[in-house]
Amino acid sequence: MQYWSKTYIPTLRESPAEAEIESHKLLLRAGLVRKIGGGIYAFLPLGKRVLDKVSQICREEMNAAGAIELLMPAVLPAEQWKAGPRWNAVREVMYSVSSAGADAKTSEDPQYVLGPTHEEVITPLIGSEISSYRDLGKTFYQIQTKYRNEIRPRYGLMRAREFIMKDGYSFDESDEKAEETYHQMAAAYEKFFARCGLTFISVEADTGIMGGTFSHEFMVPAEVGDDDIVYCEESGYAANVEKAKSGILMDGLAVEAPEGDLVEFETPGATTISALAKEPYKVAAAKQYKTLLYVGDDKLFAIVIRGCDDLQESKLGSLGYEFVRPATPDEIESVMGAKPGSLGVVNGTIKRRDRLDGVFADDAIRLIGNGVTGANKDGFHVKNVNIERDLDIDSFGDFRQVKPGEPCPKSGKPLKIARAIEVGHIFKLGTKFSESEFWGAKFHGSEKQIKPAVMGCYGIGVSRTVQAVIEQYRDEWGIVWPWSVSPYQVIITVLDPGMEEAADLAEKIGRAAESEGADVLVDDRDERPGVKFKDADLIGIPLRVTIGGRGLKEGIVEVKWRIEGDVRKVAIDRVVEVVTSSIRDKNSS
RNA sequence: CGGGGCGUAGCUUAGCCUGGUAGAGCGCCUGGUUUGGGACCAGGAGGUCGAAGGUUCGAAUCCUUUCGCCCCGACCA
Repeated sequence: MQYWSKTYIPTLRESPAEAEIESHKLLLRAGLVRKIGGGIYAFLPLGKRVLDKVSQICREEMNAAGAIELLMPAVLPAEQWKAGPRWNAVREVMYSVSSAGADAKTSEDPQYVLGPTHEEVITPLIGSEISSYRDLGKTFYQIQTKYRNEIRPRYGLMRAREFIMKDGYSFDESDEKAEETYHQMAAAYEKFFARCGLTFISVEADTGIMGGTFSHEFMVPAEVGDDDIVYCEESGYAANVEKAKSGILMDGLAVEAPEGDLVEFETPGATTISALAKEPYKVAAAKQYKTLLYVGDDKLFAIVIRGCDDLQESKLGSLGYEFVRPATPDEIESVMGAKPGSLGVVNGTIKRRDRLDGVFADDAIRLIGNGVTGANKDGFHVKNVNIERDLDIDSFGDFRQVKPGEPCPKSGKPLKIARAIEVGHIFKLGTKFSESEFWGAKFHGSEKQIKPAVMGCYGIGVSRTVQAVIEQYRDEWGIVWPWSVSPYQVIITVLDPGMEEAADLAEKIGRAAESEGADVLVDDRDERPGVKFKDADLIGIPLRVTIGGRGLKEGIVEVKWRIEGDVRKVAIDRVVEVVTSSIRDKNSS
């Protein structure tokens, strides 16, 4: 039982200017966190309690799924990362640390880094321990502060430079077992987010720099989310837009026969899809082949998509390059022979085809027959272009971004798109890390051969989850905590704290509530009732018991749920029972 | 890193354009009156106007530089 006067809950009537979105404002107003620097926050006592609740639920679900908790350091030797498979890709998000002294390394060549995640640490750690397949089938996890030099921290805890994450790593002897573990973890994640009260959806996701074979993200739908998810209510299909496919190709491929030979025509000044779609050319965007040039690991390659489509850059990851960036106009002209706006991949028109590492086309261009594309000659395009006959394409793939309303690849019904907050992400990693020759995790298999462990990794943004809950549970008055993660379940608002009878009753009710497992906050401040009610609503405690001098005279106290408007008057001799049974109901549901 | 915006008391802000000794509300302290949804009266404390440099008799205000923060884009739990 905590007394408000003894703890520290600095509520604010107005929102600090630094906060833009509601959940961030409430984090500050309810006295849960304070900003220390950009993307760096201190958890005040109330915020720490929520963090602990969420962490504890996470711990329980991880343990229930058979995972084992450990704790790794956050300060890590840079050497270990340099030996890993993704040093170049991750170093820009890592903070470097150098020890003081004459031989301290510069940030160009750091001696230590702060851990943004721990594959590079746990793989050699476990790898050096495990030598037999009999020791595999283990999943380790930790709940720890992570450091990422976010390019742009924002929205409070939503994207912070320092944040709390549950990260887990599984080691299995075979692909099948790894997949089983993956599904177990996915199930544990569902339980965890459900227990936090969140409405969420799990979606197929891009693996990004993590690599690996497949992955799912756990998304909380919210206007303020950073991600777009594509989903179909009919079939249950759901994917991050970075990964999502649509069923437009089910409509069929182009069947038009070539209408005639290729014809080059003059298009002075028309260097965009929309310019060609207008007079005098009138070529629909869906009939144009759009050619984009990218550089992957210093090699140029071309991507061809429909004029009406947008490239989804994440999908370029399937091409196997480590770094991908758009080519510069100079690079483009030197290889293609024309500036952007007149590019195409018609046979024989590319100036230096030998310098193109590849020409990749989106599957959807198969819907185009007798289309138009650039002639690789500034101010000229070509018409009657047909894929089989005319285009110099190495391979096809899925590179376009899905648009809302397109058919679901499973049901054919229109796809929807929504913003969401990513609160969890699980990956089946495979052997990307474990097969490292420097520090992999290899073991003796049952058939005497040495094999790398098949890994998975599983992340939950714990501090982000706290904010996602607020984003989902709030009203015009403040936070409306779900029972499970509320910093306190019961608040006893004592309107006349100086009155001995009131104070005694508060203690009696509080003790009874605690004995049922609830956390109790007693507002014993010498404040006016209005202030106390406003604060109780703001910090969002689910169950409020109000003890006032007026009620005591009538022999009653009031019981009110935060989510409801109704106040229940309860006789003093029944209040303990009412409160304890309410708590029992909540705890058992 | 590109584009935009903002830095004035613990919080919200006025003043800046058109230079002339910094103002309010909330919060805080003291006293009093109050006491069921952010009370009222009286008194009080609290500001190197983000920092540095410049222009000027004089700079919160004009100029330059710099730092910090927020928002939009690419990145992520």
